[in-house]
Amino acid sequence: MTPRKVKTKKPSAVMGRPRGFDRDEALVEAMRVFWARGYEGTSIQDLVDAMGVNKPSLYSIFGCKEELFREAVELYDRIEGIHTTRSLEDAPSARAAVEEMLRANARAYTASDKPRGCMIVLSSLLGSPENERVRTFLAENRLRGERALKQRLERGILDGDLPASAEVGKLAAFYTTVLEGLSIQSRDGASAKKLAAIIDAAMLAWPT
Amino acid sequence: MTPRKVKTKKPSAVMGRPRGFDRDEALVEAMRVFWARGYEGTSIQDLVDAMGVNKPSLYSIFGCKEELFREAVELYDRIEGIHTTRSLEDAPSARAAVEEMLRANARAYTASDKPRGCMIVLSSLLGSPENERVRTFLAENRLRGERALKQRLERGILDGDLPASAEVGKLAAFYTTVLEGLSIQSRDGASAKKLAAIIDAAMLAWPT
DNA sequence: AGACTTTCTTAATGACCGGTTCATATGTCC
DNA sequence: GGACATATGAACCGGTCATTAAGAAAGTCT
Repeated sequence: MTPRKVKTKKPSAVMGRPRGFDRDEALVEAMRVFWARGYEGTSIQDLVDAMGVNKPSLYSIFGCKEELFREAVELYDRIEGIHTTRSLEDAPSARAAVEEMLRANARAYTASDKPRGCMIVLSSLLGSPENERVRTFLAENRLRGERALKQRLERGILDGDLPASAEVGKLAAFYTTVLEGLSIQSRDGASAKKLAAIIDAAMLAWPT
Repeated sequence: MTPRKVKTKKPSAVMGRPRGFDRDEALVEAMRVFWARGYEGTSIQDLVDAMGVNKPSLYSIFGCKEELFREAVELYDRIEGIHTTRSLEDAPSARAAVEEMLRANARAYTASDKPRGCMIVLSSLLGSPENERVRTFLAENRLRGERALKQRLERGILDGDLPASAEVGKLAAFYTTVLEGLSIQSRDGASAKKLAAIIDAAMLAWPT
């Protein structure tokens, strides 16, 4: 019963026909398409064209459309989310953290070489019921961002640069709302200058 | 050549088989479906099911999908936009106008008998290139809202309840951004209480 | 060289897309 | 009772959707 030699099916990266594309580069292109057109607005054919990957390879390597999208969102988090992460971590005070987070994102939202606005905010807000899971996936991501912001504010209280009476949950919700609104303003053609003015106004709400 | 009697083709509303539905009621249902699922997320079949109208009638009466959507948006403007319009018109000061506009919309966004958030903000932000016109149609609507808000602020200066030094364009952009962000917060499950807290914070940015 | 492994091309799947055709049903007018 | 006008139901149009099956191509292994 036990065969003499069992071929362990460990997939070899060196044998077989070499693939004609780089996985990481292809994923970057997928991210950009999803970012520009949204989840439901992007067809597999759009992805095939942009990624330079044929359809069967796309499916064998990335699974289905939804899995590819989730990977694209994770990549987006790593590449673009760094602005937020670094601002929150590096700033010397809670106030500076929030302001720099907003300004760094506003700069990214209006960069000329990228789709406008935030992929996580824009790429699937409404849609058909069969894609509900994708929307909740993104919503959870947004809520995580709001929690991270709240935690940074709590640190501000501990550090003594934010009054202990400050309502951190309220503040986190407000600045998250502003950040999300900035994505829509970006989509509507707002200039970097206009976004900066909006942030100016938003910072006036900081507790004294 | 000239016939004795030329039948003038004025379509009669009384002759022929009477339609089995009310046009206005059907349009309300179409609005709700587009509001809940967005433009691209709504199929003609979804509309047929919700409106109680068969497909040929839908096309003969409302044109194509895009025309129906535009009519649905106009209806939304009349039904739901009234909150904004009335707040801006009736409030005794610019500040009260902005605050009441935000609070009225926040109430509407979290009403249990309606889809959450604003149809004009949410129903088509990203999508395939062929529906670009729909997105610009909505973007123009949003920009009109921001202009209307700016005009109300200018009136506040004339009325003397807003300092002449106030930057009305900046303020209008800021409060529009907050309003748009509230739609996303609503979609993410924010309670009426949470939206109210966000508005509390936003009003702290009012110029003194 | 030939066995083996992986990716490639090609084409197909069944379901659904927005939109239309056409015969039939249901009403008013003369 | 027709003739006429409008609405309805069902079936259909070409096209696209996401996904996959089958076999040819292009490498490394022994």
